[in-house]
Amino acid sequence: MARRLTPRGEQRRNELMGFATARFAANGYHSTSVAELVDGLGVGKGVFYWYFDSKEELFIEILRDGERALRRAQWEAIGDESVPLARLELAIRSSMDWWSSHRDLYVLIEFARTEASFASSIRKGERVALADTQKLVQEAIDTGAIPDRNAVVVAQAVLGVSSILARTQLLGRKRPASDVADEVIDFCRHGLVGSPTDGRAQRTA
Amino acid sequence: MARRLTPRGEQRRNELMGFATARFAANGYHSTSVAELVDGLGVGKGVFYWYFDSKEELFIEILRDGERALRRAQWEAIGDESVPLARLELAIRSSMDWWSSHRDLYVLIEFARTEASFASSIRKGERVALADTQKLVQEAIDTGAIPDRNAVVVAQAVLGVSSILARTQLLGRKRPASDVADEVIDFCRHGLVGSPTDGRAQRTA
Amino acid sequence: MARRLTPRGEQRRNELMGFATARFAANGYHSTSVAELVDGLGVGKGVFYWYFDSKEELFIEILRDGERALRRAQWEAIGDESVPLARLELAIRSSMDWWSSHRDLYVLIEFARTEASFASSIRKGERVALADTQKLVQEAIDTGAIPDRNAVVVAQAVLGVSSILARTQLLGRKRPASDVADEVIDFCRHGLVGSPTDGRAQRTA
Amino acid sequence: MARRLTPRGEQRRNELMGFATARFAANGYHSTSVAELVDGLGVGKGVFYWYFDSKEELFIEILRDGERALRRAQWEAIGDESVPLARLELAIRSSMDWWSSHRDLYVLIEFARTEASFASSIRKGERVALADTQKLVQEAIDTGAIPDRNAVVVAQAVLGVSSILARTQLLGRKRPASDVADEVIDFCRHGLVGSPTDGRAQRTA
DNA sequence: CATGAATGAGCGTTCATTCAT
DNA sequence: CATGAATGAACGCTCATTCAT
Repeated sequence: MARRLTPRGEQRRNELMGFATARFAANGYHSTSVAELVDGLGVGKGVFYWYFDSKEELFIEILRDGERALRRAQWEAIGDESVPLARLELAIRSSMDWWSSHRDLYVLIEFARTEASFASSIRKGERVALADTQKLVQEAIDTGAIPDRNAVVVAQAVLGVSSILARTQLLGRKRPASDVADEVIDFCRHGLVGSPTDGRAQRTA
Repeated sequence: MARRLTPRGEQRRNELMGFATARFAANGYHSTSVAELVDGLGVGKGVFYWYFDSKEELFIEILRDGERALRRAQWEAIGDESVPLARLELAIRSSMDWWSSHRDLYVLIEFARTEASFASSIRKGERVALADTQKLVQEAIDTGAIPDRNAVVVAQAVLGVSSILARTQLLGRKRPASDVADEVIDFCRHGLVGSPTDGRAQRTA
Repeated sequence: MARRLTPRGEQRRNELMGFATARFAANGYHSTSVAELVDGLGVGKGVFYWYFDSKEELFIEILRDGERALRRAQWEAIGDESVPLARLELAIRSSMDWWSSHRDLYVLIEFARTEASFASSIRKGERVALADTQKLVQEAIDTGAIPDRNAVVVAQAVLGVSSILARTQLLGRKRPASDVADEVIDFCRHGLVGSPTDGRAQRTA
Repeated sequence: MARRLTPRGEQRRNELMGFATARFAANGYHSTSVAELVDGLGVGKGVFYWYFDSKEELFIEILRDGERALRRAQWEAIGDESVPLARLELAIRSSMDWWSSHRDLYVLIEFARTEASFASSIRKGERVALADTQKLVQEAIDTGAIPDRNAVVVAQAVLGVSSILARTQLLGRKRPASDVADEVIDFCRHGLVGSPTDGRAQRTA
């Protein structure tokens, strides 16, 4: 699309994206019709197609916006921290924070992964997230903070733990982001058999 | 439904479920029409509605069958092994094996989780899987094999690592199930900072 | 589409084509909605798409059926007549007869020529008609019945005269096919300045 | 509409008509949206509706302008030639010239004839063209240059030959207007069996 | 004069489900 | 048991036209 928009147009577009995000997350992408979106905002159908080429394009835009925002949040959280493991930890904490205030996006991404039309969009985002995590892991390996491993696989494992605890504990049980982050970090650090000496106190080490 | 079926009917039903599993996994549930299913098998539409009340019911049956089969495979794999950590490891290995030969099911479950109509079906299966894993973890805690933790959270973390490496390494990269299982177990045992002494050789310890 | 149809299905399909031909001719292709067609026959919308892939496909089928039928009528009319000019004349007469009882088709073909989506369908029919006519002209040239000319151009001119008089006299003024055929043949034989000798061709003078 | 326009307004209107003519001819009237027209000229929608009441009105204006221009070209070509048959020939030649440099209009007129909303506009133009041709034919009959015939029918036949050769040879094969005009005139003079005496008319033999 | 956001009726098409045969 | 024709609500989308700015 890439239409040049007036400020008012920009606002309308954001309104549409926000409302759609909520409806898609609550009702599902397929079960949410364009009619439902425009009716919900009290505008005509044409409005939708003035701002988006299709329902699919809207969804992809939502995804892209979300992925960008999460990544930005992570970079800002890491800031100028220089200790590799601490950087990884900050990244994990910031994503938990971000997901806890963007629950809808989590749902949408999970869905998008199951739909061929969104696969390419999703794969791209996943590659970026993996590359970011892998880099943090590799730094830790290079400085000897963690034993030498396959950084890709380890990065994926970290993302897996984050992802499932975000889903079950954060979104499902609505527990505080920082508590869940503690658990993710604890498990990622020591696994099952490792012996955390004092758990929490160690967490920013 | 729960219709009493002749042996031939039973076979027809299985044919339908098998074909549907493949089509749903390849094309998506929504994009696969009932017409496509019956045409693909060269039968009339009536056949479908003789064996299933609806497309939705068919999908739920597929899910239930799959979950049952996976669970059975795990119990058989654990057998009469009595060391808690070894039991957990056998469970992980057997699920990797199972997913590697039931890739379609993995795809279907990921999708089902995103669809309100299948949520209850999925939640039930997940609760069972979690309870099973949690029990294995708790046994390990009770025998002192692993430090005392929140067994639920830890069990979820284990499932998360399994799940994501199954998706990326097993389904995505089509690597051997046993290699991926090694990686899952390694990460789950020691996390990032733990020091595996020789990895592979340890794996049945 | 090419669905295998039961006799009843065949009948339905014909009903749809017949009704659509009439509506398209009367109201225009674009102004006639699929809804209008199925409502007019008192059936559900699905019926239409059971028999045709799209509105466009239906139209193309109508065209093809018509072209085939006209061509068959011409071949039957020519029969075993062996004098070249007489063969050409029989072809002209039979097309006039055919158009006079298939006025709708004439309208549809004129429209189809103006629409990119039907162009290929139409061009094919026109090539066939031109080739047929050209062959008849060439035979007449070969036997010396008419002077040597560019058979293609002459064939096109004959078709042009036929076409315009069919449109204006036959369809517009609803004059008898045989009268219009006389005029076409008269003009094609002698042009403007030639002096028709036989009574038949002169009768509208 | 009939708005009084400033010179700049007049230019804008012509720009719109010219662009629309090209787009309609290339893409079809129905497939060319008002949005496409104004976007193509880089102006807003308001501009369009300032100069034209509707898309339909624009099209009718294009038609009328074209018909007027063709007629003017013919009258100028005939000039003060006094021999009836020569006048007819000049008219034919000039229309071929005109169509060869206004191919878009030809396409538009063919389309307009198939659309009820433009029928009246087209019929009027055709009546004028027929009347003009008929008058030329009648003059030739009156002076004995051609045998007595039904001038209307003969005029239509002449228009038919002109029309189809314009379409197939001029627009389709892009041959020179004068060559095609020769063929039209040749066929109209002598028909199929007549024997053309002069060299010019024979040149495509 | 000009912009471009907004309207909304209407379109072609899909598809889970039903049911006469 | 099985067929396949039929249903019809619902969908994504288009576009000529209007009008506040």
